[in-house]
Amino acid sequence: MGEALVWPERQTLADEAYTELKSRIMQSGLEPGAKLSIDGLAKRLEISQTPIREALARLEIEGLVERRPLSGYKVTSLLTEDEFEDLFDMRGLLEPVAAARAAGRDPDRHEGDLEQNLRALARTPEFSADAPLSRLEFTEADKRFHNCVGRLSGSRMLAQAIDRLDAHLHLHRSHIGSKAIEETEAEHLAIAEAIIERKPLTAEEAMRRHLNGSHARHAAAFGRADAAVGPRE
Amino acid sequence: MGEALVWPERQTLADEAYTELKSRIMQSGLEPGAKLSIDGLAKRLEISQTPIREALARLEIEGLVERRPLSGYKVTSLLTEDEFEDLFDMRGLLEPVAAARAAGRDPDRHEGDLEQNLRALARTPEFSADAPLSRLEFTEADKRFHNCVGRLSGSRMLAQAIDRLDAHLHLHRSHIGSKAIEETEAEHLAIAEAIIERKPLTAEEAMRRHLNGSHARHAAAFGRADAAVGPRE
DNA sequence: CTCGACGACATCCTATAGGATATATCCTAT
DNA sequence: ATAGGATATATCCTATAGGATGTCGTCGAG
Repeated sequence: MGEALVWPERQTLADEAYTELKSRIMQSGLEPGAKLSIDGLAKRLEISQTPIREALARLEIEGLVERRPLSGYKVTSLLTEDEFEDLFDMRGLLEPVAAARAAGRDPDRHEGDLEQNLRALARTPEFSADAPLSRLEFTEADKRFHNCVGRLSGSRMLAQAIDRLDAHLHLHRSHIGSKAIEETEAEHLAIAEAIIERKPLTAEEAMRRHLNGSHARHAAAFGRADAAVGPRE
Repeated sequence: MGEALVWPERQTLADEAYTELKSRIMQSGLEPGAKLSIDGLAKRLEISQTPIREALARLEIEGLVERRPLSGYKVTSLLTEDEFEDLFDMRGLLEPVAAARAAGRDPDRHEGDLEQNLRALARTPEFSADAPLSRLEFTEADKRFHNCVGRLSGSRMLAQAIDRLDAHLHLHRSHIGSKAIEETEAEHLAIAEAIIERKPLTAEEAMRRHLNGSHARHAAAFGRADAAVGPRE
C-alpha cells in the first residue's frame, strides 16, 4: 500500500488507519450506521488488529464512531434535527469570534502566506456540476477554509473546537447544488476579504451571515430526507 | 444460571484503564511530563498491553497525554502561561453562555433534582485546611459543578466542550488556600442561585465574575513558578 | 577535556492464537 | 402460526511472542 516513504515524522500504522478511516467517514465512503468489523478492517487495510483498535479508540472519543462493549463499532448515525441545530448553534458561538479575532490579530506577526492561503481556500476548486468528485472536494475545501480561520484566530483551543465541529458536520447528509456552491464561495470571499483588511466587526458579521446561509442550505436536506429515506441497505 | 450479573453495561478493561489513568492524571497522581511505559502500566494495573494502548489512544485525542511515535507516551506537560491564558479565554467564551442558558431554559422540563444537585455541588465538601485529601476533593467538586452547569445549558456540544476544558485545567498546578476555597464556594453559590431563580443575565454575570476570580487565583501560581521552575527539561 | 561513534538495553510496534460473549438460525411446543 | 429456547457461528476481547527502533552508556580519538 504505502509507496511514498517520505515521512517527516515516522508515521505508525495506527496513524495511517486513523486518517484513512476518518477521511472515509468524512467523505461518506462509509455510511453512517455502517458496522465496522475490526478484523474485517484489518484484512481490508492489510494490517493487524491492534492499530485498527487504536484508530477506532481515537475516533470514538472524537464522536465519529460508536462502540457497544461486546458488540463492535459502527459509524455514528446521522445527526438528528436537534443535534443539527445544536451543532450550528455552537458554530454560531465560536466561528464569528474566530473570524473577528483573525481580523484583529497583531499586525506585527502578520503571516502573509497565511493570508494568501486564506484567499485561495475561499475559492471553491474548479467546480463542475456533473463530476461527482467535486462535491467531495467542495466539502473538503469548506472544511479547510473554516479550519484556517480558526487557526488565524490565534487561539489554539478555539481552532481545535472548530475542527471538531467540522468533523461532526459531515455526519449530516447534505445535497448541494451548484447555486449553493456559488453562494458559499461568495460568502467565503467576503469573510476572507474582511480578515485580510483587518475589519473585525465586518468579518464577524460576514461569518454570521455565512453560517445562517449554510444552515439554511443544509436544513433543506431535512425536508427532503423525510421523503427520500427509502432505499437503505 | 448466574445470579448477580447486574452490570448495567459491561465495562471492558480498556474503559477501566482509561478512567483509572484519567483520574490519576487529574488528581496529579501522575506528574505532568511523567513517562508512561505501556508494559509498565500493564504490569502495574495487572492487565495486558492492548487495553492500555486503547486507553492511551483516547487520552491522546483528549490532549491529556502526548505520544512520540517510537518513543512512548508521556503526560502532557504543564500549561505554559500562553496556554493558560488561552484556556481561560475559551472558558470565558463558553461558560457564561452556558450559565445564561441554564438559567433561561424551558421551565416545563425543569428537572428539580438537577437543581438540587446544582445547589449541593456548589458547596465545597467538608473542607479542612490540614487534610491533603481535601484539595483533590475541592478540584473534583469544582469540576463537577462546572460540568453540571454545562449539562443544564441544554446543549450537548457545549457541555462536552466545557468538560474538555476542565480536563485541561488540571494540567495547571495550582496552590489553593482556604481563603480561595471560600471565595470559590461563594461564587459558585451565586451562580447556582441565579440559575435556580432563572435569571439568565445574573447567572451570566456571576459566571463571568467567577471566572475572573478563578483566573486571578490560579495565575498566582505562575509568579511562584518562575522561581521554582528548577530542574525541568 | 570534548566530541563522535559503537554497542547493549529497554521499549514500542506488530502479528497471531485462544477464551468469552453476543447475535442469528433453527427447532420444538403450545 | 407464533413464541420460546437451545445450538452454532461470527466477532470481540485478552494474552503472549517476535521483530524493529530509539535511547543511553561507554569507549576511543583528536
